[in-house]
Amino acid sequence: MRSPGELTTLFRDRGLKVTPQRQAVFEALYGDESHPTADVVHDRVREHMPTVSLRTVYQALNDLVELGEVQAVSVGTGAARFDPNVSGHHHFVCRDCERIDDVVASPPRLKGYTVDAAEIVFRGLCASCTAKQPTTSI
Amino acid sequence: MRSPGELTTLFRDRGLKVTPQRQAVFEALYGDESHPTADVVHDRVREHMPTVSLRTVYQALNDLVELGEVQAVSVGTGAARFDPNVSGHHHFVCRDCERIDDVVASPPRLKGYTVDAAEIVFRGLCASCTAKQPTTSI
DNA sequence: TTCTAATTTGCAACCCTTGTTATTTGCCAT
DNA sequence: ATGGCAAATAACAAGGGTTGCAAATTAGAA
Ligand SMILES: [Mn+2]
Ligand SMILES: [Mn+2]
Ligand SMILES: [Zn+2]
Ligand SMILES: [Zn+2]
Repeated sequence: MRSPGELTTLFRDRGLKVTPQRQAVFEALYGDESHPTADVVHDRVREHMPTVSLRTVYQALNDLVELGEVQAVSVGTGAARFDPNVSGHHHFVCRDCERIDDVVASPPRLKGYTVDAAEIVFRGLCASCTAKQPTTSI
Repeated sequence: MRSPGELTTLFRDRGLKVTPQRQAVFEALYGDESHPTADVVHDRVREHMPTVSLRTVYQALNDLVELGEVQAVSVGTGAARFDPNVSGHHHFVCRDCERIDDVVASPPRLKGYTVDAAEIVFRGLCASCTAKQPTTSI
């Protein structure tokens, strides 16, 4: 995710307005590595701006996801986690405290961790949806 | 997941009763590779047993998950998908129709598919939770 | 058969997220 | 600087998925 300053330009270029609420979400998420939920972002924003609604935080987060500046990480059944790091990396999900840590190395030993399982989730178009797609893929 | 017959024994051994409703869930899921939601299982069960409640289906599915006979696959934000295949395998999630296919080969080319991304999700205990665990892990 | 603990149902409640709409506001053009 | 308009906000309700609860039923051991 770009810096709050760069996001200001990006949003205006797309016809999106740069409100104080959105800027607060930018600040709350920029450089964050904790994969917070929308609710956590909301709490964080409200520390300096007590009247912001959770709905508005969701809106701002969804905008950032649509622009590709943030990724929504969905693991398990709880709330979605938001990640300003959109470069290719993986995640370790703690079954006890639900902490999510970034994992750069692809497969093996994670020092200090207890790894129960590693799931690889592929995303894209299945064979039948690929076949009926207008733009052809290999 | 074991056969419905074997599950009968397993359930009784654990002090769980084998009801017609549970047996219907066993039958509905046995050998299934479509990763159905609880709702889909419910519909399937009701074809032969119209009075079964969704609550009971959830109960049966949760029991099976707790016994390790079924895994709940959580990808994206929708409903959980249930998988009677608990051997180590991965999944392909279609971004269009949300179909989930099994993937046996770990990394590469999936013929006919359009692969946008491959996420590896590690699950277990993070470093701090591992450290405070009674039973030590490496 | 009898007894008891487990299960089923139907319902309400929960959590997370989005729809709706009246009001406010950013921001472009004047 | 001001006006006007499209976009955003806030508050609220509602939606989907899942679980909690309690009364009635039932499996299965004795
Ligand atoms: Mn991350
Ligand atoms: Mn599977
Ligand atoms: Zn942990
Ligand atoms: Zn598809």
